[in-house]
Amino acid sequence: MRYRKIPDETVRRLPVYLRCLLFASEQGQENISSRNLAELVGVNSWQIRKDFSYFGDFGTRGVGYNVKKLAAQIKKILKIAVVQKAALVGVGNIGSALLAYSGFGKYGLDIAVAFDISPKKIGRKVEKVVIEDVASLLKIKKRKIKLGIIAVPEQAAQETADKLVKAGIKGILNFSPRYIAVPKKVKVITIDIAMYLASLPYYMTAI
Amino acid sequence: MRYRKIPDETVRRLPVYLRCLLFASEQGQENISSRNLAELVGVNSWQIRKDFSYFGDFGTRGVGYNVKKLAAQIKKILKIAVVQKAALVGVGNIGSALLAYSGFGKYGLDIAVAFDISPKKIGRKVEKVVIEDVASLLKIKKRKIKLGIIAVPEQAAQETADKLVKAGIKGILNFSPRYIAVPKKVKVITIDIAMYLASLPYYMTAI
DNA sequence: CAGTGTGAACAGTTTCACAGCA
DNA sequence: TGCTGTGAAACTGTTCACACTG
Repeated sequence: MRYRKIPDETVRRLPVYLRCLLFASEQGQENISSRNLAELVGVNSWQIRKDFSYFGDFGTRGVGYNVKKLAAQIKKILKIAVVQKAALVGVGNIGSALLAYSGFGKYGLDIAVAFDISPKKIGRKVEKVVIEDVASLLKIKKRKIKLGIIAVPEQAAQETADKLVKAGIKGILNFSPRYIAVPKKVKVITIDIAMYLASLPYYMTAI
Repeated sequence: MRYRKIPDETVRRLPVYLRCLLFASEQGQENISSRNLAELVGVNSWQIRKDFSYFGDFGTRGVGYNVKKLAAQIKKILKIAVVQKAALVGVGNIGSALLAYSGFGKYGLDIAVAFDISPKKIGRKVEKVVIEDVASLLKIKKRKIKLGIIAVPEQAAQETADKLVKAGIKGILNFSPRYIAVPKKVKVITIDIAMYLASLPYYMTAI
């Protein structure tokens, strides 16, 4: 197949594969078959082989995939082989939880700066990061930070997005329950937590 | 078209539509056109008309949709017209943030009970909910709670899922970065926060 | 011979264009 | 005239079966 456009769905699954590969690696596994990985991930083995086929020949027939090589390859594709720094805006409940969350490291992600508007919070240290005044957000331009996380109240979401774009951010993870408009070259992923919970009842069997 | 199977993607979008309709309603809007709603949501107008067409005739040609009626209809379809109670397991950083999060109410969702394993936390009151011992999880069966939220460390995720299933839960929102295996009749949605952030760099333009 | 890589068939989703109704 | 509702076309993603290889 070698070199077609990579489906979005495949890209979405790559971090999941990566997570499971790192897990397998921790367990001391050196090689892993598509079927083996499939169990860990919760998809079919052919889905996995198809997904990997978009990038070239990763595996060895009869053996499987080399866990470490594959993990490194996926990191490279996702552009997280070198640590990506992120700026957090809004250190409320969700923001604080994100700062305390230890799961970013293994994906090569690091929340390097945090901003808030409340004078009460500015200057405080939360998990190795000192909260700064949101008025000084533009300084991230100098630090070449390309990832932004929005965890402010929804009324302030669009305004915060505008500021982040002005500061040179290229990707935004939005935790506010609002659609935010940005220039085409900026990628936004919105996680509306309540929304996910809201779609569950539909799928729940009656009995 | 009237009565085919509703696409999963449409179901996924319904809570987003609902959110925007409630917003429009707050603003005092009585009717809304598909184009109008499309702007609020961030999709195309024909997508919206198509989605609604799966359920019957909601709109009035030349006028648009009645905001309140449509919102009520969507709630009914999603089975959140009557308040759905949820049980939270794990009151750490993420769990606490969820308890404090005010966004559930408008979707007819309510975190009615919370459990933790730490004796330090048991008995404490967080946002109107008293944290209970996870050993007594089974009591939710009597209270007919059908929704579970997993916010425990990943090593305990599967075990927690098993307990929730045993307690009669029908839908699980999983915040741990692990695939969890459950009987087919139970629906699981996994939100691995770091994962979403990890897929952003791939889409970020180089310049 | 176990396990990858992939064309082809299939399934699901989005886009389009326009008929039809208030 | 303005906006909905929808079949048909285009597109995207998944499943399958199997040729091929270490």
